[in-house]
Amino acid sequence: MDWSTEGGVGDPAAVRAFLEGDPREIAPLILGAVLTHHSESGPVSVRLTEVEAYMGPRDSEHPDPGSHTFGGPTARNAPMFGPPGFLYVYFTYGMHYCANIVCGPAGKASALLLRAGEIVDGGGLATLRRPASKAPKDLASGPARLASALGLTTADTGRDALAEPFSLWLPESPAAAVVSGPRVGVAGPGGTTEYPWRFWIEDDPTVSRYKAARPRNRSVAG
DNA sequence: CTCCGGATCCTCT
DNA sequence: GAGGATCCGGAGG
Repeated sequence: MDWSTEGGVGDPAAVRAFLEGDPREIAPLILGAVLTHHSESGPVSVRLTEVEAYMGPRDSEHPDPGSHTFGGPTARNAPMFGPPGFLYVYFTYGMHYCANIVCGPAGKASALLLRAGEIVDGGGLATLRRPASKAPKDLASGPARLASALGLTTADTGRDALAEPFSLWLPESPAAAVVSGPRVGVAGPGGTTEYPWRFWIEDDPTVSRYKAARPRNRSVAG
C-alpha cells in the first residue's frame, strides 16, 4: 500500500487488495479511514476510530469462538464468506444493526466490525438519524450508533462498500497511536484477553466505552 | 460520574 | 426456545 498518496487512497482496486489481508493486521492501519454512504437523503461520512477483528470458523486456520462464522456458514453470515470489501450487516437485540467490512480472500470468513468513528460530513443527517445523541462525538460512538448514523440496515448486507453508493478512503498515513484490548460485549472465551482484537485510536473522544458482556435476566425461575 | 434493567425480534439449535 | 459483536434513560453516589 502506498501511504504517500496525497489525500489518502480511495481507488477501489487498491483498497480491496489492502482488505484482502488478515483483519488483525489491517485493523491498526484502517483506523482513520473514511467510509461514506450516499443515501437518498444525502451523504454521511465517518472517520473510523475503533474496530474489532473477527476471524473464521472452528475448523479453519484461525478459529474464533467470538465470530458469527465460528459455527460455519449460515444465511445471515454468508457475506463474510465472500470477497473482501463487502458489507456484513446484522440485526441484533431486536432493534439494532451493526456493520462489518469483510476482510481476507473469499472463504476466510473474517471481517472488521465498525465500532466507532467521528462524523466528518453529513452531521445534520446523522443527527436526524440519531436524535438520542447528546453530543457530536456520540453520533457514532458504538457499532449500532455508527450503523444508524450511516443509515445502514440489513438491506445493505452483501453490498460492496467500495462502490456507489458507498466509498472507503484509507488515511494518508496510519494513525500514530493505536492500542488494542479484548473485544466488547463478546461472551465466552472469545471475549477474553486471549483474543485482544479490539483496536482503537488512543485518546480519541469518539471511541466507545468498554463494557464486558453482561449476562441476561433469566425469565424462568427454578 | 457509575450502575442497572428494559426494550424487542431475528437467528440458530 | 434461548439469547444476543447494544443503547438509552433513570436512580443513586
